[in-house]
Amino acid sequence: MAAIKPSSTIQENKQYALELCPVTYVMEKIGNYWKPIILFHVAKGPLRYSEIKRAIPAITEKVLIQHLKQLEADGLVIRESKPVVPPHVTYRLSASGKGLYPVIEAMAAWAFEERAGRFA
Amino acid sequence: MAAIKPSSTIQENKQYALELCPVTYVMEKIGNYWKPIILFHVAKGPLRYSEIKRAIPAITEKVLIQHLKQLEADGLVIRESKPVVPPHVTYRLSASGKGLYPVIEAMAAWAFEERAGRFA
DNA sequence: ACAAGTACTTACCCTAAAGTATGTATTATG
DNA sequence: CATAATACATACTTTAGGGTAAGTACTTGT
Repeated sequence: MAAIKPSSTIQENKQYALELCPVTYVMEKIGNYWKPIILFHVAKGPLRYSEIKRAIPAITEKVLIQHLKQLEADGLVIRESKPVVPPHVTYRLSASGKGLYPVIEAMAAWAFEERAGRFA
Repeated sequence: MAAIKPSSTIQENKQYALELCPVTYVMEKIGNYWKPIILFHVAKGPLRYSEIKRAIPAITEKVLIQHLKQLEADGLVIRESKPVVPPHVTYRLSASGKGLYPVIEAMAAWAFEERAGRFA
């Protein structure tokens, strides 16, 4: 665990925002390049770790597992493992994570509109 | 402009994702801690630079202007300046930026639900 | 004459996040 | 006995983004 530098303005923002700005609250949990992408795929149903990896070829295993752990810690995804060999682990959205459906869907919808040049 | 390191997997992802994953497409444009926060405020109507700054006390001026320029370059916000002294510059959402309303609103909605413990 | 206000710019430093590479446990299978 | 498969872990390096501090131009107010 890296020590937190208290003078960082992004740290200040955490305090401010949790009170006043709803979007900042969200960014604290999924304000990262990979997290929404991961959530988008995990939303498709319980997926095994390896399936998620295959769905996002460009992500490295370190970064993937790191974010999965974080998302789990933040209560957005649920990890389930069967005690078999080779290991069998699945990830799915929690109730809270499912609450992000509208966000993810709105993103996907915007991407299609944008690519179709419908805003131009 | 910093040179791009082509071996970065996040760079690879840009190619892959623009074709296949709509969420990645979105992350290319607003996949950053501050951008959605800025958009959330700019959505409230044409705002002066200083008003945006005041709305997000924790952000530094460098980072704010940097992202505003980027958002403008990506066609999400529109900058308008009146040639007066002191300068008068306003920022507002473009059609494309307004297309992100649902995303921003869904985020805000989720934040309230989450804080209210409605997913717990 | 000096500070204040606006919307920036620029140079430099630092850190958090990402990337690279390799290793681990367990069992089945050839 | 070595290899494959799964789901990670860990040490180390690199980079992009963020933070700090100072400066610019032009005018109004004191």
